[in-house]
Amino acid sequence: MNTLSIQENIFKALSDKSRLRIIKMLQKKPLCVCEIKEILQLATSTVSNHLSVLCDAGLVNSEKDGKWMNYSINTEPKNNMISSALLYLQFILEDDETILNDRRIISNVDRNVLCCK
Amino acid sequence: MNTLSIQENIFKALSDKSRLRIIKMLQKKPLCVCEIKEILQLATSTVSNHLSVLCDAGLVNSEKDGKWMNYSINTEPKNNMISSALLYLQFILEDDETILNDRRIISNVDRNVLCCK
DNA sequence: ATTACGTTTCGATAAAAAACGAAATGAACA
DNA sequence: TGTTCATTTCGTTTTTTATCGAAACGTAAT
Repeated sequence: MNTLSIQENIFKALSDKSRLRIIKMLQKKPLCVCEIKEILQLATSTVSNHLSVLCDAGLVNSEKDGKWMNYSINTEPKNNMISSALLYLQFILEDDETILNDRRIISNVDRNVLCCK
Repeated sequence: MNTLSIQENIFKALSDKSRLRIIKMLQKKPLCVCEIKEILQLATSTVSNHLSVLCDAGLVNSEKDGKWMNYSINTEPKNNMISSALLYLQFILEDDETILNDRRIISNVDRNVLCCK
């Protein structure tokens, strides 16, 4: 795996609207699959796949939390390409309407209410 | 066209190995289709398509030059997302072996020799 | 004018990615 | 121990993307 492939992988992970929205949400707080599913309005399995793409690229981490799985921005990137991508991602799309709206929702929502059904 | 779509488009343009190589070559000097074709070892039409993806994303410009078309890094980006992406691209992959090799070849090659056949 | 040649467009094919529902997994809890 | 429930995996379908060769285009040179 050369650096070109790693970098390609990072950009591939970021080349999807849903995954960009996920990243920008995770910058605010860790989230579980069902919270993200509610906001993106996608099937659970689709969200799970998006998250595994982001994890594979090294941008996101997962951690068990009770019956949930918490996904969060990777705070200990394995290499420089990932850290600089994550830094870059902090500055983009901060004023985007979709991103602002997603963040508005996640800050006003309780996991226990949103997920159980 | 909202900012999220524009940003998605930029990342999509960068999510392909060949297009990353093209960008990193153009950072050294403007190139025509047939020069790039020789280095990437792809069909002319494929290279032309890659270049139009990069142009559509606003990362690259084209300009007629005699019988050739010169492609170059866009020096007057329409918006902030494009400029910051281009700035970011200046710092990544500088030590990648493939990129270094591509650049070695393009600096030692004459268009008139390479393209005519 | 006619030819030559770099580039683009078109049509087709193959490969990759996104999406879904259903089934499997696995940990928490009753 | 058995049930619940969030998540993952699997199989399938649809959409998108990468690739090519051939044909069309347009400009330079002959």
